[in-house]
Amino acid sequence: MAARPDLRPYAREVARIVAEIVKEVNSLPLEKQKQLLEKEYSWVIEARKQKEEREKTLPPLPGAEEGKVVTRFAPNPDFAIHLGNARPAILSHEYKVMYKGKLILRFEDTDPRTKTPLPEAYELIRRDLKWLGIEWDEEYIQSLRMKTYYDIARKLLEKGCAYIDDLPSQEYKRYRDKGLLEKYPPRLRGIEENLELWDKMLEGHFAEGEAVLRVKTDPNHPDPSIRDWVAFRIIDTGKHPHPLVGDRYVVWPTYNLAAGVDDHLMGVTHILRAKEHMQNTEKQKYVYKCLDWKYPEVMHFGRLKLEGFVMSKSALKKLYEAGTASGIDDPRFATIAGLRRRGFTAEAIRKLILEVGVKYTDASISFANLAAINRSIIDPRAKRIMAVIDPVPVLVEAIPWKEEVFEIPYHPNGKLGSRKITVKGPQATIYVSSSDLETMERNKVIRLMEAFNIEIIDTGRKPIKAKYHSRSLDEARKHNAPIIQWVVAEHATPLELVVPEGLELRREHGFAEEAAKSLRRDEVVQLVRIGFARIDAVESDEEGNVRNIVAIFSHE
RNA sequence: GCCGCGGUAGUAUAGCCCGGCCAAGUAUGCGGGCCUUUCAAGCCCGUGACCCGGGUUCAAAUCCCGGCCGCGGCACCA
Repeated sequence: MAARPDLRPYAREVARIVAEIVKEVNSLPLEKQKQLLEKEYSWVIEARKQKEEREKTLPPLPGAEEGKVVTRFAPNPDFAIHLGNARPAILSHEYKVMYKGKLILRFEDTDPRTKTPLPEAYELIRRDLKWLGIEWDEEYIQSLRMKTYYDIARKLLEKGCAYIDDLPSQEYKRYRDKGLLEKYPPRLRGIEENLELWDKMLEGHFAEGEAVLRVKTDPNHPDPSIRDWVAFRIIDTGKHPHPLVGDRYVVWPTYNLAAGVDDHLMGVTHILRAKEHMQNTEKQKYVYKCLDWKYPEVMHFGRLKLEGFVMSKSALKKLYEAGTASGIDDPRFATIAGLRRRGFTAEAIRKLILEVGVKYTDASISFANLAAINRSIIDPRAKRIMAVIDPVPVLVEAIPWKEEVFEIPYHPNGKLGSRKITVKGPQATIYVSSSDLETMERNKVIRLMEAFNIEIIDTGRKPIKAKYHSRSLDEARKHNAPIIQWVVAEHATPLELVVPEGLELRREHGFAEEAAKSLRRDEVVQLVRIGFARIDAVESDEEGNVRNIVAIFSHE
C-alpha cells in the first residue's frame, strides 16, 4: 500500500482480495508453496537476502557533506577515559572517517580548582585513543589558549552582550529568583565601565568569588540556570596552580565559554556529546548569536553503563587515589586501560559502541554482550593452554612407556602451531583441577585431553591413585570417559589467575602447562575449560627461568 | 519543584520522521539438539518485546491526547 498509493481508496476491497489469496495459498501443500515462491516470485527471496546482508552502520549526520565534516572529542584531562567517554570519541571518529572529514582532540582543562587536571592524563588519553584506533587531525589544549578567550570576552563586553558582576553571588541570586534580573545593577553598567572592570579582573584586583563575567541572556528564561550564566570566574592559582600553566592566569573561562568559542573557532560542524550537555547548547547559543556565528549540528545521546563495573569517573578517581586499585588500568575498572588489561580488544569496544549507536536513552550493556563480541574476535587467535586451578595431584602408574611426547596443536583450527608435552613412565604425577574431583569420583575412566586415558583407582588418597588405561580416543569414547585438562607435575608452572568480580579481585592459584612459559605479556589465551585470559606478567628468576605467570580472567 | 529528553524481549538494537511489505527483524542471553579430544567455536530448533489508557483511520510500534515510569539539567564543574 505504501508502494501503491493509488490503491488507497480501495483499501477495503484490496484487503478482502488479499485475504482470499492468502487463504488459497495456505490451502496448498507446503512443498507446492515453496515451489511457487521460487519459480514465480524469486525477487521476494532476493530482496530478503539483501536486507539481511546490510551491515550495521551509523545513521547519516544531519547536514553533513563529504570532506567538510569536522568533529571533536573534548575530554577533561582530570582522569583517564572510560567506556562512557569512549562513546563520543569513537562516534566522532567514525563520522570523521565516514565523511572523510577531520577530528579534533581538545583537552578541556579550564578548572584548576575543582577538576584539577592530572598531569599524566593528557598522555594517558592520547595513548588510549590511539589504542582504540582513533586518529585525530588537530590537537588543542584550552589552558594554552587563554588569550583567545580573553579576546572573546572583550568582544562580548564591547558589544554589550556581557557584563562584569562584582557583587556577591547571593545578591545576584536574589535578583534572579525574584525575576528582577533586568534591574540588576551590574547588568545596567555601561560598556566602558565593564571594560575597565574586566582589565582589573585580569590584573588581579579581585580575589576568588569577587567578580565574574556574565553573558546576557533572556533574563526571564524558564530555566534559571541559563539566565545570565557565568563565562569567566576567578581562580586563585596561587593556591590551586594549573599543572600546565601554573599561576600565570587568575581569570578562567567556564566550560560553556571555552567549549562554545572553540567549537566555532576550530570549525567544528558536528558535535556528538552526552545528553547532560543539552542545556549547555542553549547557553552557548547566546554567545553565538552575539557574535553572529552559526551553531554546529549537535547530537546528544544517553549514558552508558557496563554491568558489573564501576563507571563513574569520580568513583574511579576515588578508588585510584585511595591506592586500593592497581592503577588506572585496574581490571575492575571500566576505563579503557582497565578493559584492555582485562583482555578486551579495541575492535570489540568499537563494535559495541557502534551497535549502541546514538540513541537518547541510557543503555546498560550486559557483560555477556561485550564478552560475546570480544570472544568472536579473540577466539580464532587465542592459543589453547591447559591450566588447573586449585590443583590436585594424581599418581598414574603402569604407564607402558619410558618417555612419550604428545604434540598438541595450540588451536583446533590448526593455524597457531603446536607444542609438545612429555610424559615419562612407568609412573608420573599429574595435576588436575579440584573442580574435576567429582567427575573422577563418578567416572572410572578419564581422558587426559589430547593424550591418553587413565583409570581412577582411589580418589580418597593424596595423591589420587590411578593407572594407565589406554591410549586412543576411541577407547575413551567406548568408556564414556570425560575429557579434562591436565598438567605434568614435573613441568608445572605456577599460575595466578586474577578474576575480577565487581569491586572484588579474586585470586586463584594453580599450575599451567610448560608451554605457558613461552607466553608473553598481553597475549590473550584460552585456558581450556576455564575461559579466556590475558597474560599480565611472566615472572622469571635471575637465571631467566619462569617462576610464575599472572593471568587476568577476561570472560568465558 | 521547575526546565528538557526518552520508554520495542533479560540485555542491546532495527523499524517510528514518510501508518499497510511488522501475527515486529538482528545480536546476545536462556532451553533443547547436532557436531566436536574444551564448559570455546560452528550448525539446527525453540524461548521471549511494541509502558498503560483513550482517539484518528479500512489499517497504529509508527500519528494525536492523557497518564505512568525512567533519565538529564537546574554550579563561579566539565
